[in-house]
Amino acid sequence: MSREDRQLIDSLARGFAILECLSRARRPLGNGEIAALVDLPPSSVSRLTHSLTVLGYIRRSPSQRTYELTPKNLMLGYPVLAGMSLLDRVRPYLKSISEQTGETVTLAVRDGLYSTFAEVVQGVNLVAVRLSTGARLRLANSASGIAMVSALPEKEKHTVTARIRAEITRRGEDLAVFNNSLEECEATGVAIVRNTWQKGIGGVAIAVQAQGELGALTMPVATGSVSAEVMHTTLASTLREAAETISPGYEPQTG
Amino acid sequence: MSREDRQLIDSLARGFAILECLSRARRPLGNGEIAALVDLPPSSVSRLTHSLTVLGYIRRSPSQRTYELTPKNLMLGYPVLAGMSLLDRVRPYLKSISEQTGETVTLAVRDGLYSTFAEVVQGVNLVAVRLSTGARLRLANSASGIAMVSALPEKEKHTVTARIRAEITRRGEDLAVFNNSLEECEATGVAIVRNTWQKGIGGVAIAVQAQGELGALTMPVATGSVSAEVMHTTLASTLREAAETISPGYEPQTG
DNA sequence: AACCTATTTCCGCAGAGCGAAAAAGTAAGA
DNA sequence: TCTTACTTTTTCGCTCTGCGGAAATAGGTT
Repeated sequence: MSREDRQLIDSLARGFAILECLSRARRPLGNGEIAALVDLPPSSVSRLTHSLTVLGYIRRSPSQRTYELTPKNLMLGYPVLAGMSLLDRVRPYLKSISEQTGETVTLAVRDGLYSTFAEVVQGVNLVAVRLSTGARLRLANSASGIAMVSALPEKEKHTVTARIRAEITRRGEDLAVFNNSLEECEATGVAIVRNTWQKGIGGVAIAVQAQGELGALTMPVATGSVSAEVMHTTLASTLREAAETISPGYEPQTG
Repeated sequence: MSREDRQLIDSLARGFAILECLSRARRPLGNGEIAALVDLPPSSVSRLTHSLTVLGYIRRSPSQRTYELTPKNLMLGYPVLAGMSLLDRVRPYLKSISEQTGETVTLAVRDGLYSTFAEVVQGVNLVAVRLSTGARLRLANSASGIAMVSALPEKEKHTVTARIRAEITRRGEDLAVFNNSLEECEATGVAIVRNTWQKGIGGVAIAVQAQGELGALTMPVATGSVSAEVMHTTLASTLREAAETISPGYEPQTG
């Protein structure tokens, strides 16, 4: 966080740094671990975790002396979900596609340079990807991200792709992956990535829009059992059909 | 918030007061509205909303000069949902009960003196209650709350009911409603309330447990079209059957 | 252009929050 | 049981962060 912004309240940022640290962790964390991960002194972390506990956003297991997020955190997401008309429109399709394919099917929405999953219908296939509402990926390397970027109005697309490319460059990653995926999506209407954000996982996604809201109908798949060919053919077709009904007249092919 | 706690970081609490204010609002709010609702000076609110915007948790519509929560808020709920074994176990039942009844079916979990909805399968009935993940009700007057309270271990139940009764008393509400509902739930295993937290809405709920996690399988219903008798008979039976499978050998009747 | 309202920025100031150090808590090993 | 090592919490001196009133700016209406 930049110290140039005199109006940014530092202690608020610190509190959120801790919440975000816990949201990325695979298990509850102790104060010392949090302190190391967010690079703050242990006494400061102790006070911050105490405050977050009093406020109800984290709870502590006294026996383990570790902290984890509470269900209260779901509360802040409620109005986001409740107010999302697109979600109501897309929900039946999430269900039917998942039943038809056995795969996990999701609606993702854009959130700055991230793609956040708003609703997830868990697939019943043995190797269907396990995912939950609130999971978040970078636009840069996720199928949902690329699908949404390709569907932005030209002006905004230009701005957003520039920011994405700057981020990729800053991280020392390969620009060609993003560029190729975006190009292919613009040609076919469907974004497909494999093993970009996690080994063994890929995604097929198509942009959908309703009432001014843009999202991506997405199927995350296990690349070990779902071939690139199936992604490009069967799954892509399934998504195209659904998108055609969800956003009639909306032409996702802008390439 | 109590000023006796010297270790509570005030500006953190202020930030969350604003987020919670926005989570309760039915529409985006301007700075002045927020300032009035959280009882802070407008200049303080301006700086807080600016900070929350930079951190990504709210966004501003420049034309309306109003703020609303972003999808990033879903991120903090992700590990709560992803780590919930009970949810995986209950999910198929949410689906099948909703298909069978046409009603909205949910899994609620306890969160202090609140019941928070972790997953919601939206019903297709014309008057099925609309609800989303993250919705939150008081234990005191919700079916899910009462079901969970009745299933707590004796010692904890005693503590929690005392806190609930103190809250009810402090708010000047009628203790008899809570007492009667809890008593009935302990006798029948199913908690039923009508029009307690919102006119026109009621709930039927039963406690479920798996791997040490306690929750409530819940059906919120429109009281204008679903009679008390149907709640007590058909819906209650449906929930009992499901609970018997979800938590085999777990005896919710402790009365 | 004038007026009104809402919001943001500025800035003096004091106390809120910082972090190092001390104190307390906890677990493991002898 | 005692000792040691490690983790966490609390204390407290200090400074600079965040506060809020006032001034400036922004935006809409007449």
